[in-house]
Amino acid sequence: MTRVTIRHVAEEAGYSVAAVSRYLNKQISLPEQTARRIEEAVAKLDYRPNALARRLTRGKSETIGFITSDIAYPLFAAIASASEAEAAAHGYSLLMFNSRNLVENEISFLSRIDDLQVEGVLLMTNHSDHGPLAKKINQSGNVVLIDEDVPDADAPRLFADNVAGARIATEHLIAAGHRRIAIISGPEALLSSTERLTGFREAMAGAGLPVDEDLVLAGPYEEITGETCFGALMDRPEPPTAVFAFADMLAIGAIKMARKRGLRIPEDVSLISFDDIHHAEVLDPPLTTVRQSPEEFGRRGVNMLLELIRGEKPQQAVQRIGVELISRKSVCPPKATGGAGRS
Amino acid sequence: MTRVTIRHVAEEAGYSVAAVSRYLNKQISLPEQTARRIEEAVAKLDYRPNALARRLTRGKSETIGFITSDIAYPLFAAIASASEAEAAAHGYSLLMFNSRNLVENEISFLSRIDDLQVEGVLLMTNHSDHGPLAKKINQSGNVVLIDEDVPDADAPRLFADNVAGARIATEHLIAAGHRRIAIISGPEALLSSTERLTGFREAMAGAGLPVDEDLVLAGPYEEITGETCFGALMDRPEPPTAVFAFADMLAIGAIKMARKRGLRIPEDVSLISFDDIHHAEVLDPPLTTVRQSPEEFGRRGVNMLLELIRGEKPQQAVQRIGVELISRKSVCPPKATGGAGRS
DNA sequence: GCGTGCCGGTAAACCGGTTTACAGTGCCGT
DNA sequence: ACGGCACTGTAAACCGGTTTACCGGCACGC
Repeated sequence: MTRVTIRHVAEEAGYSVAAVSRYLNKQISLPEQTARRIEEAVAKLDYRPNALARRLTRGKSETIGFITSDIAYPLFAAIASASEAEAAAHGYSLLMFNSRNLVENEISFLSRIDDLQVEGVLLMTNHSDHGPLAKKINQSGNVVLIDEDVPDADAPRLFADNVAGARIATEHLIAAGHRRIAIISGPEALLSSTERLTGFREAMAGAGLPVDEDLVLAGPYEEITGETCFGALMDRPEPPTAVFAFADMLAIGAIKMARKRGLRIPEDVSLISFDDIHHAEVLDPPLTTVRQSPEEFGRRGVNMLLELIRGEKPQQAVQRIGVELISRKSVCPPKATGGAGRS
Repeated sequence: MTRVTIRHVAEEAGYSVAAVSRYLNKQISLPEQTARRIEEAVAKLDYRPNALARRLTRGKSETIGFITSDIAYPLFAAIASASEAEAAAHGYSLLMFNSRNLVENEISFLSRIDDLQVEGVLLMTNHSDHGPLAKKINQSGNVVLIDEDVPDADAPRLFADNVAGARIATEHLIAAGHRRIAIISGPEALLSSTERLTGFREAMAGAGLPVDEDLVLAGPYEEITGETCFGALMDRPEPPTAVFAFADMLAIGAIKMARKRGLRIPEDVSLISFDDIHHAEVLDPPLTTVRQSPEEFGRRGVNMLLELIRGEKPQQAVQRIGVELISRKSVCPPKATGGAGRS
């Protein structure tokens, strides 16, 4: 049983290949009888055009790529899901790729734009770049940067409103009465880290509060970073009364460490973070966190990419996604200690 | 700037297109000088073969499809991640698709096997089928069923060892002293549900315990099912002392409802479930659950599919993945109540 | 009666590779 | 000197579509 091609259909219907092709692609309208005979032939033979051949001639693959360090990471999985839905709505497929956070991998996947496997890619990198990635992006085109920046790349960007998010989180802590607030940040060179840090500093400055640089720690966006940093923070001679983790993943690490040490959250230390991954609500304690909508990331991201692919209006360089504080149970006023009375 | 094709390379090197193609594909060995000139031309022009064209002639897309109801679901995201890794190791890409648990969507995606977009697909359905899906699978070929069955489909299968898993979970509860054990199951027609139910019944029978049919509830694998079923269970005149949810997602729903009602887990009711999604450990309480390894699902699943694609040895019809009880904090002995003393 | 334009349809080139069939050259043995 | 073979290499068909250029015929306007 061999594949049925458009030539079989043409023969069956008694018309030329070109007629069938053009009719099927609605590039021409034919008299009723002709149309019917073609339709019948298609139905009879169960003809299904070969997508590969069509793409070759059209030069389009109707597929977009999606790069994350690991799609199993909840926030990324959620964005992937939303992206797939939006892409499908536009007739596009999503080709997914885990970079394991390695530039080489990201670069090699980007080459699939060159050889037409994908028409463009949604790139969520998670490390800093010193040139090669930006260079690759610039020569390949059709990339939109999501969630995290790669400097010098000439591409539209879609980021969360990190500074506003960090500001409201910090203000929330301050309103609860905290003065010694610690930070567990992601990698220092990352946009999310630096922006959230400035949001934090702005809020602190706005309240006339000093920031103790000893209390701002950083590391990769992994659970283990949360664990070790939280441990280190609590070992300080004068530990913080609240910690602001820059990702739920980090907060989860912190929770684990708190548990190991018998520290209660929020009674002993308050904890707030960023992302609002799906299960933040059922953690112990339910996490107070800044939500950045994965649905919006996916939806707007693929639309930006599709516009870029179609060569439409030059994209606004960077777009922002709104953030929202989700207040749950991991923050409460600090315990009254020696330092609490100071005005 | 137009694409550089193999003809440009041939011209630049001063050889024919065929020579270049065959050399590049290692189908022929050429004298050193010729080889070098071809290499140089490739390098100079930065030639990159058009994947679409290659696939068209070869009839292979080096891509496999991955269907789940929603990739944002933690277990599925983990399996997707593992599958992508294994596929990439074999030079394959992963095309992902969310079916939103609709047969029509699954069927339409399976058509991509027919038109050569993908060489095969990993299918994780999550509903029962009454024929059409099985029919489509049979006519398309190259499908492997993962995690959940579709009856009458002629395809290799990879499932967790559901009955063993349910048995050890139940035995764990029994060992802790529980006699009234409730079930929150997935959809009744699903393999995972029926198999886990028989594992449960086996364990109960083995311990000489009766099962109260009033205590076995079922619904879709969604949080809300966990919530409502847990609520209903607790409204029984004689509520269970432990509940066994057939998925972590269901357990999470149960936890939410318990919280709403001021019920403590495990002090008031013990809870055990199935999956061991990534954050089961940091839930409140840390969930005791039966682990089915997503890595193994992904790894073995794509290998089975690849063998099927290559037409290798007829696959063993169904393979099983080992399960393991992960004991955490959601199970403890039942409170001493009126019923507790009965032998 | 003749040019014009539209309608219905076709032949053939094309997309960018792979592969088959074959051709020229040089070296070998005899 | 000649047949045969191995070695390099090429022309052309092919994969399965899309698209361009064009053609015959008929209706229409004048």
